[in-house]
Amino acid sequence: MSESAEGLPLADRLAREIRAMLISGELMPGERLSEAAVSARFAVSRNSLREAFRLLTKDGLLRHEANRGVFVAVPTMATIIDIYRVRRMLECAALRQAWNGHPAIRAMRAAVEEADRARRGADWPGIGNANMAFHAAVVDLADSARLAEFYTRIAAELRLAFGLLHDQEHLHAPFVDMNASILALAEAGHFAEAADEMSRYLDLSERTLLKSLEQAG
Amino acid sequence: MSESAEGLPLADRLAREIRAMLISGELMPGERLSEAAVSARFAVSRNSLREAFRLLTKDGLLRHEANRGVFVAVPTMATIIDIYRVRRMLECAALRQAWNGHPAIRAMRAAVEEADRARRGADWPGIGNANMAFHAAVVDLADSARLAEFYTRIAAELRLAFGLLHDQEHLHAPFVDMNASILALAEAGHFAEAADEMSRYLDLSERTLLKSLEQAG
DNA sequence: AAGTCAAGATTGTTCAACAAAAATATCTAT
DNA sequence: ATAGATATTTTTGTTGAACAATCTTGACTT
Repeated sequence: MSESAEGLPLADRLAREIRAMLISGELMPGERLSEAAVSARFAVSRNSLREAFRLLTKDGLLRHEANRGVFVAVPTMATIIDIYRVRRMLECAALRQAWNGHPAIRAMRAAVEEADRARRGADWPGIGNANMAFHAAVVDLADSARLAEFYTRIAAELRLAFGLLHDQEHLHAPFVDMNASILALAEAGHFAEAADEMSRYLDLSERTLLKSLEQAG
Repeated sequence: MSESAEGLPLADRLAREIRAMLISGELMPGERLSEAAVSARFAVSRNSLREAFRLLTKDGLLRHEANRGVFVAVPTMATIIDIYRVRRMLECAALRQAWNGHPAIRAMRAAVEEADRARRGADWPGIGNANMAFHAAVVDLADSARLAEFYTRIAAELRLAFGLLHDQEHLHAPFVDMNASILALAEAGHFAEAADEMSRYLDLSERTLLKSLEQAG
């Protein structure tokens, strides 16, 4: 399904693979990525790898220290707070100016159903993915390619923060129902109320995450 | 004043220089950037230049075609519309949730005064710069590093679009007064009204730009 | 004028090299 | 033994050259 990597420049493919490893927790925050080691791991040249590193650094997923190398970024409380500030602005505004029958609403519904399925199957990563898909779909309501791309960058950074947590299993599950209620409001055309509900969702989610992070830190 | 380029990686410095050339119109939309020519021009290796190209491509300022090279991005009507959609969301929301005495308001005032000075001196590029500074300051009201960085990327893309225009001299001048009135409302603590005024500003600015682009196209 | 095919030029990627900086190990002197 | 100074090793930063793959150009044919 995700064989869409052919023809792209090597640096892009590399960045994609490393990004997946960062999001999945295979690479831990703070970890150092040696050019020699990683380029050997992927069987590519150091030069190509450096191009990929630049991309990921620009995404905020890696951190570049001069003459010392690149490290997996370490999200802090400030990071989380900033990300949620962005989410509040983007997601609430997107909902508030949405219109009836927008294609993104179908995507929202699909994500909610997928999350429900995953929850019934106790598939925690599946819930996380579906949750992310739901909120990306919300941003798509704004009909802006640049906004959507920006949001995926932010979402990746957020998922990196999840890597800091010990048991993130039950972190998404309680929110499936809130997503469903946001969806219901949107489908009924009550976009202002949907935005308000989203605001509550984000407050709650942020607080939960910050608390988990504090305990894990 | 802008000697802040020491110590940074070469690719970053290169990207910054090329970005400046793109914004200043020294490089025109559609133009092809040959790796050999540009790397010779800056006296750097092709490898380093390619890193810089990747950065700028990610910023939307360059366009990468496989096996064909990189070109200066060509903004279209769709680009403008998307950028203004982003601006409306960011700038209006930032104003609406601003608070009295926010440091960014001082920056807004400084930009307005600078624009006024530039207009009196018939310094058109100066007006453009001050105008950009004003709107960046508005976004700073949101207190989000990620949002601010995103906005500078969008602003750079917008300035690239100005490059398509023949006489952009009088494009910013009429808006100096609107900025001043937005500032006045913000300083008086009337943030909702300021946001509404900003919305009108953006509508007008977008329409003006689209029309100019149509005539120049 | 349209199509074919052989140069010619450009990108994509790798490798090897070396200077500069940082990390690590070694050696004092107290 | 410990703190500090020095030498050694490892890494990053950057370059130049090389070569395959691909695109462009231009000559040649029909």
